[in-house]
Amino acid sequence: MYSEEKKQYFSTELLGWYRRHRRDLPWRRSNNPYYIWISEVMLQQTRVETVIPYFERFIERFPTMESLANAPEEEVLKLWEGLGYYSRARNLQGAIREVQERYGGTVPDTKEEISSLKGVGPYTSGAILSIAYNKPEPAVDGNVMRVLSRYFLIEEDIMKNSTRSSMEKLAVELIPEGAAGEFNQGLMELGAMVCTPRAPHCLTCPVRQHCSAREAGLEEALPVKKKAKPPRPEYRIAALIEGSGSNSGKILIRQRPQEGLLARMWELPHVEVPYMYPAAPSLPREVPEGVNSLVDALAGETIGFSPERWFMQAEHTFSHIHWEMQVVLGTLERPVVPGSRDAHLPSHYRWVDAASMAQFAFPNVFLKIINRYFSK
DNA sequence: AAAACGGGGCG
DNA sequence: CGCCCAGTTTT
Repeated sequence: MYSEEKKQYFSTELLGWYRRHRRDLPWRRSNNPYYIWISEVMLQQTRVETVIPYFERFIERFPTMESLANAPEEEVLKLWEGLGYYSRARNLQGAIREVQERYGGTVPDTKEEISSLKGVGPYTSGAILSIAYNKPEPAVDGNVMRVLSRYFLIEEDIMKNSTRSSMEKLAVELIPEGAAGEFNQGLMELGAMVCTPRAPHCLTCPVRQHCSAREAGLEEALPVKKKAKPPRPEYRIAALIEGSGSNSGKILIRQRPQEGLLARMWELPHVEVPYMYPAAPSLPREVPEGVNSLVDALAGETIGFSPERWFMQAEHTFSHIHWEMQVVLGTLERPVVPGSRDAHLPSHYRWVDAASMAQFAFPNVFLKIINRYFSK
């Protein structure tokens, strides 16, 4: 397919460049498969700079696979709070538990075994095998596909599985003897630092002399990637319910369902509405029209919500959904009498203050709202 | 093959 | 504000 000379040049130059320019990252200080694994999962769809503090906190709290396996899931989620894609955290812990039980506490070193673990796909398995065990397996992520598509002028849509598959085949052929881990990291490092999505730094690129996209002036046009569909809008109204009596200074939160979006995380009680009600910018702030559906929904959970005033508007974009949310401040209709506290509260509800928030993992959108409330 | 699944940084 | 990111699982 491609000439041996073109491939040989690429491998040699890239490996040399990586050895000179590699960043000193926390997970590059050992080849501990467990640490490599954590870093690779955190790095899925997430930038290095974002991951660093999370990684440090995570291995400090869970230095061994045993410590992670034995931890309560809520604590793992709390340490993951803000990183997103929370199924990564749940899958990681589940997979570590399986390693404890099925593999005697040793991360397996074969493609088949490691790929069978939850949350470990083609990229992560290759990354762990090459970086931790120096096995000549491909680790093809977005960076690698960008680099290869440019250097070899590959114009296939990188969103297609067939494209990733053919790039894995190519990537294996490029791995220098005995240097799989360094080479794969070098490939990703080049994509992150030099062969960037926009305005690539071709002048400092170690392989620019034989880069086909550069020769053709197509480096900015590659890789070819089909556009994703825009996120669909969703409109929601949330309740910021202030406690009274023994719950004075606290607000009411609830846990999300076991499955689906943001599974088992905590949130403000809220409801989806068919369209966005006006924020009522007049003074004083009026309660958004249609807040009745929120009151009705909460009544269905035995929560008597008495709305008082508009609090704020919040927006949040997921990869596939755009939330527009109005937050309404209010109280419980029937103040809870001391002694029978929480008697009518469903089990997935809790009263929290600023301090006890730390025990619950929230998606960022709710964290922002609640933090603003408590800092007022 | 397409959709679900978070969040942040950058030009 | 659009684009992109060290992807995997489910449908």
